[in-house]
Amino acid sequence: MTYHIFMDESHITIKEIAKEAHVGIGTVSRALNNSPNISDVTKAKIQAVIKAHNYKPNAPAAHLARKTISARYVGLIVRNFRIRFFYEVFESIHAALKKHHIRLLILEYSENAGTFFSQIMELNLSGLIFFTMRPNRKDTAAMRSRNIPFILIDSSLPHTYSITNDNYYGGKLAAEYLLRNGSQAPCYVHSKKSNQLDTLRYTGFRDGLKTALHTDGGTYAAALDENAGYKTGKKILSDRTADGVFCFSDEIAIGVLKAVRDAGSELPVIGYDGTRDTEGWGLSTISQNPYIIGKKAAAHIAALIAGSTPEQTAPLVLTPVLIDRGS
Amino acid sequence: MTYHIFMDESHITIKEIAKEAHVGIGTVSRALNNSPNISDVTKAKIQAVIKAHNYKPNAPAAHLARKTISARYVGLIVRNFRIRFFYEVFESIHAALKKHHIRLLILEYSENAGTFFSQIMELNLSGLIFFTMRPNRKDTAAMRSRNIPFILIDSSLPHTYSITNDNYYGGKLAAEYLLRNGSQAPCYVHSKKSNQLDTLRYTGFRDGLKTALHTDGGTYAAALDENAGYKTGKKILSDRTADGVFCFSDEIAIGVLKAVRDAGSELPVIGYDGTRDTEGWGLSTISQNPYIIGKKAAAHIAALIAGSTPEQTAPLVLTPVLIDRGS
DNA sequence: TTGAAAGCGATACCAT
DNA sequence: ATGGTATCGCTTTCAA
Repeated sequence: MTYHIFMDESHITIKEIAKEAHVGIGTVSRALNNSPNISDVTKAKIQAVIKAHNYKPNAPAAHLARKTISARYVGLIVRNFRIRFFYEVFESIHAALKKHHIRLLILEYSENAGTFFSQIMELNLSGLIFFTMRPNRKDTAAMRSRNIPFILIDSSLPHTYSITNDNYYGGKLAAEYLLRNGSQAPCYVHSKKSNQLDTLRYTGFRDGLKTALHTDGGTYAAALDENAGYKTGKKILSDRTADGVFCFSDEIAIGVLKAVRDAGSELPVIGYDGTRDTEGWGLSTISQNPYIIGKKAAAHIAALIAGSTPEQTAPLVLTPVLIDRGS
Repeated sequence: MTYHIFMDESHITIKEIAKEAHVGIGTVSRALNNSPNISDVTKAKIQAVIKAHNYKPNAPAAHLARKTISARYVGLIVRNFRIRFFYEVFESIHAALKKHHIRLLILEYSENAGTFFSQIMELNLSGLIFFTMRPNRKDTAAMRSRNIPFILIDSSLPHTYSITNDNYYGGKLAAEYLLRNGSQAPCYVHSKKSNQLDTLRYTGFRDGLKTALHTDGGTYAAALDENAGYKTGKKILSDRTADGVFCFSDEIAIGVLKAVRDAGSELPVIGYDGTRDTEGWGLSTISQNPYIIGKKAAAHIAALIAGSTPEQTAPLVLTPVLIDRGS
């Protein structure tokens, strides 16, 4: 379902305004742009007509005529705004892009309304960064054919620069952490929507346990928020089969930890991402470094926009680290 | 310092591409848009030329010719991305605007490079929401003359709809909280950059203390982040003049609380905003409701964009509430 | 399948 | 200070 808004629905142009105000179109343009070369009375007259018709100038037409742009924009695309780590990466990319005089804006990806790309084309972006997701075939084709550069964070696609972290290794770190804390049968809480990251983390986790594992703590699945984590935590506690919990994300882990503490339990819990608020909760986590991600992403997209070939074109894989807070 | 990028620097158009590829401009357009009415060979030929010249189609020109837009965008503007509460309001507005089929994007305000508005005009936004700041005179004039609606959150301007919370009352609540917890000489930590919100909170705080206050706990000032809060907390502890702390924001308060806990002190601390991560820290705070803010902001801007007159045009003042976590 | 020509709605220049 | 005109770069229609 696309919401195409046709311009001709009550579509007034500068011409109509000029006629109605009994002036030339050049004069209307001057009123629009607060030009000094216009008398206050004519300006007021024109503005009245503008208000009356709720006229809005057509920005694309203005830009075409102006032939100069005053800023470059890169869009950072995410599928779900509730992922906290996203904001930390966002801040980091934003700061790094600033040095290149490129501005960043964030957008949510939505496939339902036609192609995403056709929607954002209107924004006239110079480049795109996809976070934790990849564009579909159509959007990829559209970007390629229009020569709009894009890169990926935490996902991958052939012939596309990407920055990921070693999720398999991160899963292993989590396993080691729980084992060190005495778990004999740790469980894993999947992301409800399965994805490649989740699979890798889980595989690493399983492999990390393999040598030492006695019993299977099982798996659960939760949506990517605290409430879902809390409910899952309650379930884990009542099931009594697991003696340690590794969660796909910090949001889930915080929810689980809350449930654990509410029950007065000491069940070890560890999350993934290393968002800021894990500190307050005293939650151990497998941490990614948003600063490095942002720096690398900014440098790469800036190079692509400039038309130069970046030195490194192979995907970049960063190594996550354990933050042990004793949770 | 404006970074005007003139289009004519290595400015290739569809015409050049057409000539070089020995085809008509219509055919190039078909290649750009993945049209079915083009043979694979000519498409490939054209794409080669496009790659060779790093040609990028001019989006404004395309839109002008297309005469149809597929999505409306509203920009949410903030001066400083490090304010955590901003993200919660953002999520809330985003969700509410979705119902109106309006998409939200976030942007940082920067006055340094000419007028902000001239920069974002290229994005062709249907409306703007300013968070915790107000546009300057020039930008205001530009938006008004181009008939682009805008509203404010947590600031105010004549003839402009705004949503604020009762900062004076919030300050009073904080005073009462500290007094209830035995403070006799509480201090206030200002925002380093003074602003209207800060003044109101402080005034309410002072008035709340007035009847009961014995000694003046003094005031401090900190930048809007945890580190600054931490340093300020250390200073408060070493000064030993205050026996309770009210902070302008949760970020500062979290920093202060960390310092207090690191020192093994029991000094009462309270923040402002009610960001999610205050829960993890067990920090008491004066809480605003991002859900309500988002709902109201979305409804109002949507009405303005639609050209209808919203029912309520007077500024909306919400009442903050105390969240007591015993900090 | 392809080429040529007619707009799209502003801006800016040149007269007046 | 104001009006008219050429023009911006693309999409789209109409012929071929």
